[in-house]
Amino acid sequence: MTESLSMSRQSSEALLYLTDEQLRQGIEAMFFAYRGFTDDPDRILSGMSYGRAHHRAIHFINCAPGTTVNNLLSILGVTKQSLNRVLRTLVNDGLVEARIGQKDRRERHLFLTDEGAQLEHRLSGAQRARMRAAFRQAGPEAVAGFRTVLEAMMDDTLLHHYKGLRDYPT
Amino acid sequence: MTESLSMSRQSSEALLYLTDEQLRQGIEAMFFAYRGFTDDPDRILSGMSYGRAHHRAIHFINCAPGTTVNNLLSILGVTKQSLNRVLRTLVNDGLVEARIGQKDRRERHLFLTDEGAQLEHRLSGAQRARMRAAFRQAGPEAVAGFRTVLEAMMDDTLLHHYKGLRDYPT
DNA sequence: TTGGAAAGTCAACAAGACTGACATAACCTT
DNA sequence: AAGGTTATGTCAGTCTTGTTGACTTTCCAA
Repeated sequence: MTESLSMSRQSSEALLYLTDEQLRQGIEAMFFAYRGFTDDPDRILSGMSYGRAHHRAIHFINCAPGTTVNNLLSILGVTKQSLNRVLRTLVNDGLVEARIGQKDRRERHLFLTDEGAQLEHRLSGAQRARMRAAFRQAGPEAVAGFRTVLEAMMDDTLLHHYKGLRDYPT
Repeated sequence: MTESLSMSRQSSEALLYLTDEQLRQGIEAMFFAYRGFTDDPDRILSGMSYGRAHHRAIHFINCAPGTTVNNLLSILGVTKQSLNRVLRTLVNDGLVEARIGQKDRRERHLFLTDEGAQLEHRLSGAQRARMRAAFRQAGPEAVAGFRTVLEAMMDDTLLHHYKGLRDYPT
């Protein structure tokens, strides 16, 4: 009964999933899921004198060790003043090391110290645990769809950063 | 060296999509996609004296007209003082109407004015356009997977809000 | 009827984004 | 060698949006 009904709806409407109501649900799913996504690291960081900005910096330095300040800037999409405030505290606290470039001595190449790597691991561990649970619960096909939609939602610039961080099998 | 190491890890794990690398990509996909997701409304709002917080309030008042401040509070997950600042400007500017409750005179029931509904439409129009393009590009199966994963990523509390806003066919 | 709980408001503060101006050092082209 | 550009760092000030604390009004139950 319900099956035939949903069948007829699907066949009568070519693109059922593109109604405004479906789109609204997609929008709200993004809103709520992003909250869940950032919750765990935020909770860990709230104890220390760090915030989400520090987490982001640590995450991408970990992904791309030796990256320059400028590169990090374009990935994070913030101003250098904003990033610098964060980076300064991380360097002062001994979580990040900024080495002067060999080839171009104007550049600073960023690395996590052991202590920085430890914090990164705690933060991403919490986030990965949630992601892993969600992926496991949803199944491989859903995960593939999840990534396809998310990539389609990015700007080309963002997509470029996303794909550029590592080689990424399409 | 590193290659053979990662290969051995891949072959030893039955669930390929749950490797740390796959999870990391999921995390970054969320980060970049959320940026794309909020970009358009942010750009529209940056001209006015409003921000993302106003957008969120307007969105959920539109979804659930007559909602109380308290209810909105628990949906948005901020303090009442924080929401109140936003709400005050919206009421003063004539975008939102706050009617004193008939039954309980402590409560304020929130509605969009015509002008508020107009702004809501501009904002959600931009967001829906991007979502629609992404959905269309990704295809129906991917969209289903996208939503499945996002729902699995929410806290139960958030999921409750998400599902509670309207009846939502599982 | 009185005291506690709940809804909402006002004030002050902090994090983290922004702009603008400026400094320094290193690179690069002429 | 000189001058312009690039990469980075810094100071000052503003804006949005989150926080806590203190307060009023209203409701409800002992």
